Amino acid sequence: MKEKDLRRSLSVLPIGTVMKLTSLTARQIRYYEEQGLVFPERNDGNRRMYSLNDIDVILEIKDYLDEGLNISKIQDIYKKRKETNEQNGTSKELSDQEARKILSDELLNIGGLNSKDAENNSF
DNA sequence: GTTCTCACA
DNA sequence: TGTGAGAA
Repeated sequence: MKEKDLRRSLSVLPIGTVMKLTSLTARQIRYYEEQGLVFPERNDGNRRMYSLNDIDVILEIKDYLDEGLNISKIQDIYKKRKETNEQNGTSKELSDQEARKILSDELLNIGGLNSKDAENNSF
């Protein structure tokens, strides 16, 4: 389903929508971008346009924050996740399950949570 | 009305 | 991280 993946990567959401969807302030959302956690496009004017993909990432960031991680650690996690993605030469795209596996693994490493806890979403 | 940047507490 | 100022 690449079509779906493309669609979810289309940045069409203004920060206001993201705020509602993530329950975060514009300040935080912009800050996370500054920290290289999300990469919104800058289409019209100078406005950030977020994709559904970004929403997902931000939601995950929020989750990590809830686990008591700081931005620096989250940056590290995402960096590692990206590396793992590229490292998988067999398939260009990693399945959602794989990505979540990696994330959960990271959570286990620092939070010491149960795998079952790490797998479910907060939403 | 909404978002942007910069700066200060 | 919140908030306010000034501009687009």
